[in-house]
Amino acid sequence: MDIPHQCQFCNRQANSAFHDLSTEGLAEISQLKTCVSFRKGQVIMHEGARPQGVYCIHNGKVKLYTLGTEGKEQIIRFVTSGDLIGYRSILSEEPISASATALEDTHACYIPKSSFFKVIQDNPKFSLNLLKLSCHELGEAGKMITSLAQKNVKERLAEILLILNTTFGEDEDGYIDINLTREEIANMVGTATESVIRLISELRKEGYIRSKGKRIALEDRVSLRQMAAIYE
Amino acid sequence: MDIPHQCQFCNRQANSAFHDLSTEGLAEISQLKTCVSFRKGQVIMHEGARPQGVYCIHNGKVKLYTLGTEGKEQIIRFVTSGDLIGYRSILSEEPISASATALEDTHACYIPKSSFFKVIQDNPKFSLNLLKLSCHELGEAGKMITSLAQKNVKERLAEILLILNTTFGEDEDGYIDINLTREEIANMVGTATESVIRLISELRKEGYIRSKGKRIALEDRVSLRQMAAIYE
DNA sequence: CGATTAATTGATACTTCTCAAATCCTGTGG
DNA sequence: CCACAGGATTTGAGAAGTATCAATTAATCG
Repeated sequence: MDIPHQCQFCNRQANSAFHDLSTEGLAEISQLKTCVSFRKGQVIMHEGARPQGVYCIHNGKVKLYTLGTEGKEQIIRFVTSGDLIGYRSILSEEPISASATALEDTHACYIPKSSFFKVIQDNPKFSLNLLKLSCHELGEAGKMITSLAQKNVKERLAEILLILNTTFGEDEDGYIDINLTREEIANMVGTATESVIRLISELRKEGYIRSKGKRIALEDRVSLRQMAAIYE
Repeated sequence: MDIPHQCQFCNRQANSAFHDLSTEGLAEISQLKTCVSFRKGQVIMHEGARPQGVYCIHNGKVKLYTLGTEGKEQIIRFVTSGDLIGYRSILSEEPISASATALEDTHACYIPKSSFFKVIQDNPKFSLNLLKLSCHELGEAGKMITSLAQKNVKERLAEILLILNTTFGEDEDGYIDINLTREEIANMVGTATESVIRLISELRKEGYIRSKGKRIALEDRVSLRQMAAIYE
């Protein structure tokens, strides 16, 4: 996988917080960034650490999670092309609140802290984009809190499946294009692995989804949305 | 309650995102802001609305909550002196994600959207503070997600009581200085009112807290922290 | 002082978790 | 290419945790 050395030629830019950075700003980042790769399963950032820079994901899929009691993972969200990792910690001047692990081979650009701050200072628009981004994520987190607190496991599972479908899209056979173990799904929904398994099979029997091994495809989005009580 | 017309003389400033705004910036806000009051129980912002400005709380206490299925409140967090309401929505250009209701009589300054943006544009430092603030809250939200997903009700209750104690402090008798109904506590913990009542009485019998009517005082913080699995 | 709302307690039902056992996959080395 | 080891998935049974409903008592407000 080749990542352009010049950010201005990177097609991921359009989806990223960098999308309306000046040419000078992009050139500046280009000079200071480094390209890095992570293998499937490799830890990119460790909860509690103090990062010295941010990663901009070029391609690949990454999970962000905190470790709860007894070391159980709670997946907070996913990160993919164009997304940033580590900016929250750097900006709030706090240790990293969530670990990041690659779900598949991932390529990214590493931008050192100092350069990141320089770009923020020199580009009010970029700074505003980051602000917009973090505020958006804050809203998403609020929704997740309400779901966890008020919905039952089946409703939350339906919701997560819909979210996964929008985040990762579908492959040619209509399956959600992400490879997660049942345990990882459980760690998102906030339940036991066995419960997820039982409910997935229930949803299958009821005709809302179909599945083949790990792969899951949504069959009846409308009903799933209704079940998850998403009225948007 | 008198709020200074000049923000530079407002003693709430030190705790707020405005804390290192330039004198000119503060003067600018002073000109454009309006003072408003809310009675206990009054709704300040309504979920789904598009706010035309932000409120800076001068004194009083406010709950932020979303309405889940069947109209049940989920309290996301509390807002008090020096905190802002509505900035998330304005910055992310999305409808308000959480309603705000005054828990006691509250005085605030209203800053129209346009002025707010002008101050952001003219004061990179303020913009950076907001960024810092939203990133911090994002971390807090992540913690809440993990708690809800992994801890049982008693552990979450212990956690919430500790949070309330730090957020609102104690009155002269050591009781947490906030007046919440058992239902509101339940709406934070994400459980039924009766469960909260039972567990509060359990914690009392075990000597971790004492209570008098609605009022609750922490007696054994160390054990509560252990129970809530907070190791910070 | 009523009238209303909030808090408490008990009994029961339901949801979800945990543990254990069986089956299915997947990648690896022969 | 096959067999096998180790992990992942599935299923069942029983236990634990919570919610719900109903009835009672306490607190609060005009």
